[in-house]
Amino acid sequence: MPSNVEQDSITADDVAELAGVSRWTVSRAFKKDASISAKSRKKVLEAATELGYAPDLLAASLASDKSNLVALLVDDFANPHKLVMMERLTRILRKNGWDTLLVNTLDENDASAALMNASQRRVDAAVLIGVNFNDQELAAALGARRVKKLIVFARSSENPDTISICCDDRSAMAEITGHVIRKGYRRPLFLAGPQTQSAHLMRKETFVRLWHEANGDRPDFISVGSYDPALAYQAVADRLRNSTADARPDVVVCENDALAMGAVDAIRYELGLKVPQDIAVTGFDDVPQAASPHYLLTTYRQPISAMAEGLVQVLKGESDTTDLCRFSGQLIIRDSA
Amino acid sequence: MPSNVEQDSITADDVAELAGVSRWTVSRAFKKDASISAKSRKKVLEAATELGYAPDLLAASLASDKSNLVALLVDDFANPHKLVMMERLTRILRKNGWDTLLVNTLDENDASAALMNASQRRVDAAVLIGVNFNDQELAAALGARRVKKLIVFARSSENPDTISICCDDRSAMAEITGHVIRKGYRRPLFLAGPQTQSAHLMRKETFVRLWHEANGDRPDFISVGSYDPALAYQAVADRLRNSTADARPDVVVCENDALAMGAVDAIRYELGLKVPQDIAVTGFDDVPQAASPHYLLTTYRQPISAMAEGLVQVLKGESDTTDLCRFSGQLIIRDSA
DNA sequence: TTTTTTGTTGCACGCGTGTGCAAACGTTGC
DNA sequence: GCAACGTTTGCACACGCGTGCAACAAAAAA
Repeated sequence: MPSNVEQDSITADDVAELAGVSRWTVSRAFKKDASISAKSRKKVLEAATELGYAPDLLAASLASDKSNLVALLVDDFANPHKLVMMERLTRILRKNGWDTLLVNTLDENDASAALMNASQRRVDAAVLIGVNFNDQELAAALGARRVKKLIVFARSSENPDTISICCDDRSAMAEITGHVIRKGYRRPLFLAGPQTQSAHLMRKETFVRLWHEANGDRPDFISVGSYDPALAYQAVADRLRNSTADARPDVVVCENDALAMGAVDAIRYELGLKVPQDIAVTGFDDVPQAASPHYLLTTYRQPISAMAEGLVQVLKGESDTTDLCRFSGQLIIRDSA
Repeated sequence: MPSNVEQDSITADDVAELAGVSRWTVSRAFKKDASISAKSRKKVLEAATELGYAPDLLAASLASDKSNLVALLVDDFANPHKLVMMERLTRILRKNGWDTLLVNTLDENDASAALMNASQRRVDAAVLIGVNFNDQELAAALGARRVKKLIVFARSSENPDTISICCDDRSAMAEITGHVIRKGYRRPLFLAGPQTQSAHLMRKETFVRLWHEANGDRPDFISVGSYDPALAYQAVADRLRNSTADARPDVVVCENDALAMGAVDAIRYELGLKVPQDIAVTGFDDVPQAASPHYLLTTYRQPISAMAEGLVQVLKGESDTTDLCRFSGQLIIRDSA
């Protein structure tokens, strides 16, 4: 009965006493590759199990200056692909010993406040998987030693101080462009996301350039303020509502699936046209919904898991950081184009 | 040039020296409602700004036994509603001073390992927004003082030790049921999610009961292993593929939108039938996609933001914990039923 | 002016762990 | 049996800040 007497959290000292060793030996027992005999470790671990002890990660972080914490900054919750990325990243990070701090930067136009916040938790790295990140501010944050490592995930960055882990956008768009050309489409419209950020995706530019090289003309494009299917829907509807059949595009190439889904819906429900017969659509990311019979998007699947493993390498400091922007994914051809 | 000399992180001591006060006064300057004169606080804050100082939350947590950290346990990343919940929760928590630890429990069939993990970070609370949570294990985790507070969000729990913040499922389903009945549907099929958890939603039971009270018969139902549109698609397709027109249901009442979207797609693309003319569909959650012209789901919107504010009250300890399961949302009537 | 009250500040101690070093231990080879 | 070596263990110190209390100053009351 009195066994449960307001027992303050058990510490390594308690385990040490029970195991008959010093507190530091307890510490070693929980550390891989530590200098400790198998016998001692076994004793300690048994005592720890008996007491229900687990090392305090806060104290460990404070003492070691290594938190095993990664901040994930997200500002783009309308894009279903974020759910996929979060799932993969948290899973793979956790498997490798890192916990994830999810930071919503939706309300600030800069990520610096969020970075500051993360730095106060001594995160080992901040991973950006959003849109509204200003390279200058990021650099400033890094310069002030706010965070040890700044990683831009699934997006390239021109900033030399930030590490970027992403697909080779050029070859990815080349695959899409090639497919669009092979399919015989002649009047593409590019649907892009936010254009104001210095770290924005280069897919539009790449597509325009590749198309120009192949066909001589420069495709038209429109852009929306965020990767939100609803915004894409409006933009496409507004753009195409009054265009005649022979003036309208025959394919809408979208920066990602979030936009592509809005585009498909607009074409179908706002314009009453068929995809792909009247207007084809391509996406990027291969979100789960893209495979639904309703969309059947032709899209490009990034190797998120491999990229996440690359992130782990970076965190471990075992990375050359050179090939991190050369991941290559896979063109997924479905019915939409 | 030598200004950037390997400057180890500035601490409160540095600020204290520059401001000409003691370290503890610095500490007070950053604490609301602390006993400190306006003059001192100003001096300290200016010095802090000049040095770029920000309190170390790790050390603060260790010293105060309050981390301002909340663990968010998620095991259900196929459900787009999770994205909404994460956005709202992180936003509102952050606004109130809490950071969010995102824990993916997808790989374990129990949440206890994740809870253990969170407890090692001394989280102030663990918030569950998933499915596969076993009440017994949760209770055990609580009993072992693993986490201070265990909160089940948007889901009711029978466990007396866990705090549940959710809609009044009974009245919510009553609204949906009423709508379905008023619309004149006669042969409902309930599409439910996982049924094995002790903390699962009571929507199926509630619907069946209410329908039985009103019509005398007990509706049929099927269930799928997770809230995944693709699984719902398969389940509905398999169930209805060989049923004759007069034997098939005229409305599919779904436990949430994730399932409803799969149901709509199956009805349209697998069975070639029309929604709602041949078979109507209702959902729950009002995910963003539910409003798209493709689905136009009749559904029920939970007051997520208000519930998140309720969570903040719980964290602050300012809650009666009685009305936390009595939030009421709003029936959203669209074309699908 | 003296006393009381109120407001403000400084300090010893603790939070639970990691690091680097030195001492103790055990082993091998001659 | 001794030296030399590798392995294992203990320890002082540090990590950066909060709590509670005591000391202090300033303002209000006597």
